[in-house]
Amino acid sequence: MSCGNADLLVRALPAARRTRQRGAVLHVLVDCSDFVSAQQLHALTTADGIGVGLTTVYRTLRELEAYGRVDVVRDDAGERLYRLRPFGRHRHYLVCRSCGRSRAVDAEVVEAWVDEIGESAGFDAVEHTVELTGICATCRSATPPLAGGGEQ
Amino acid sequence: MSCGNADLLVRALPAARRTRQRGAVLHVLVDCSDFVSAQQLHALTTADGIGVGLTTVYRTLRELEAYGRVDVVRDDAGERLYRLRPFGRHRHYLVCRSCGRSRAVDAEVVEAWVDEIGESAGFDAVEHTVELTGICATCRSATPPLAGGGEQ
DNA sequence: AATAGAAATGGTATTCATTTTCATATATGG
DNA sequence: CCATATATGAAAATGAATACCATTTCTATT
Ligand SMILES: [Mn+2]
Ligand SMILES: [Mn+2]
Ligand SMILES: [Zn+2]
Ligand SMILES: [Zn+2]
Repeated sequence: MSCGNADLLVRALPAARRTRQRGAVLHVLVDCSDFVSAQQLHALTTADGIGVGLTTVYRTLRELEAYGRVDVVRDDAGERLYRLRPFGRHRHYLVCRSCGRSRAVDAEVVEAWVDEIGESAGFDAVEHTVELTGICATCRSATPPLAGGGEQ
Repeated sequence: MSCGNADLLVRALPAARRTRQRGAVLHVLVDCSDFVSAQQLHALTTADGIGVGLTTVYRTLRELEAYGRVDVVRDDAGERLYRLRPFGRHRHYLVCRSCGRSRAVDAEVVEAWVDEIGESAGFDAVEHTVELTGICATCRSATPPLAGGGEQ
């Protein structure tokens, strides 16, 4: 799906060169509607026949992150998951802990709150992480309730 | 500082037994005004002469987390940092990326936002992570500006 | 097209937080 | 004191992320 899309992204990176590998990572990333890990991307490019070294996958992701082209979250195990950032501005997501599907949420309220907090505390260069997880309606109706719990 | 405080916490945990080790971890934790890692806690108990196994440190922290007695953030490297939760209800923090000092911030706005998002999306058991980092006033005036950047 | 130099690649080794295992120690109720 | 469920911790395993560095590949220039 969408070949020109990945090309645009390659161009958006500061890297001096357009390589087959970087293109492959971006191409796979464009096709992923949800968050994926570096390891998954590595496996996906391999499955596509376009082998890309794990090192390069990490490098490309780090670069994408540094230039604000992806949103990043961490799963329960702490693994980083990446997703292309739709329109320049970053987004926040509500992710289902059961099936992994995510949806972007409107976080204007939070963005404003962050600005105000930073300002009133006299902090510079304030960055923020906001992650929401839950159980989506589909998964709830498909899964028997489990005991325990603890989060307040 | 404050001996009874740690005792109270030991009692608050569901564990069946009060052990020297768990007490030691809690005791050190009470003395930490800022976020600390499991590794640091391990080193601190060792320095205190009360050697506690790394495994036990991790176990105790996991338990504290499960029962909502600590707030958890991740540093840039992804390492988990723990801090005792002041009054039952969890808090969010603004952490200085330079000196590590943190201050709790008022996040009622965000809590309300989270509830609303979860509800309107039809998600159950919504959990959230909100982390703010920046450069505090003290560090700013003490540090020469660095080039680059990227976060938008 | 050939060339040179800079940048990118990727296999391998390494790091390091966290988890698992399991044999041993200990807390606690009776 | 005893029995035993529970807790401990040394050692090994795990696994994501990074460092190293010899080799390959762009790309501007001649
Ligand atoms: Mn935001
Ligand atoms: Mn909150
Ligand atoms: Zn789901
Ligand atoms: Zn500071």
